[in-house]
Amino acid sequence: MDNPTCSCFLLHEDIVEKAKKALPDENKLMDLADLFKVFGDSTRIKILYLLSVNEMCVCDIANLIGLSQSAISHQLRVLKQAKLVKYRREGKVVFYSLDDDHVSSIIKQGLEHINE
Amino acid sequence: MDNPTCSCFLLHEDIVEKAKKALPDENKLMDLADLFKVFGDSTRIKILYLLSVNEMCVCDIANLIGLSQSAISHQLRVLKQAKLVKYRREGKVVFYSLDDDHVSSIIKQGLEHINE
DNA sequence: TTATCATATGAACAATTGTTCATATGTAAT
DNA sequence: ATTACATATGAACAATTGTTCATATGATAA
Repeated sequence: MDNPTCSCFLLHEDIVEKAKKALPDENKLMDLADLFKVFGDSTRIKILYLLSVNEMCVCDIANLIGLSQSAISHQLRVLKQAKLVKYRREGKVVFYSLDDDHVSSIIKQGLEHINE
Repeated sequence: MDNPTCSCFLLHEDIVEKAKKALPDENKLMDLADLFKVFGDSTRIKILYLLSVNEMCVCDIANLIGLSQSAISHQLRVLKQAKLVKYRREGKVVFYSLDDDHVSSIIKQGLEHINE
């Protein structure tokens, strides 16, 4: 009840205590938000969706999505850092694919929400 | 193979065709990205997590998270627009709660990815 | 009515982000 | 070696976003 950070006062201490205990620690919540941030861009969602169909090279992805090779490469970097995609090199061509089974199921859950 | 949008050429037409057919239309992908964008902020994730434990008033949320009432109110607006939370009024106090079963499962999937 | 409390909203500002452009790196073929 | 092609990277810029501050709205009690 002391030091309310907002202009109002703590009203329901029991509920607040219970919720405070259930809340994961700051770092984990940050990581979680960062993960969803990666899904929260239409270019990256498109890339992930495409890769859920087939592994694919940078060039094909760029042509399918209609953005520059550079833009796609930058985004693949983000996806790689989030451990959502992996890649393999074959000569000059680099093939990307999903690195994780969760990717598809997260997208699927999201679509279910969209479709009411 | 015509009109490559990037500097390189379409290499794998069969795969590209297959993926193009599987890809949902532009608007749906936009909505999907917008949905995840809402999850992609630590303040909003915290709010959603708290509400998965209990319905809660704006004031309690603000105090638990340690941000101003205004900041929380702005974010609740975003969550409301995304149909992720609903509210009920009781006198001067407004209680928010999750509007959708998917919210918890999306968060759960995300956490599973985080935990490797 | 007036005062008070909980919440909502608008403007403003700093910080973050996604793209393009130019260029670098890496690989293979000539 | 040199050329060509696929991909990666850095700088720059416009656009978006999250917070604060100030203020408005809505509800209850005095």
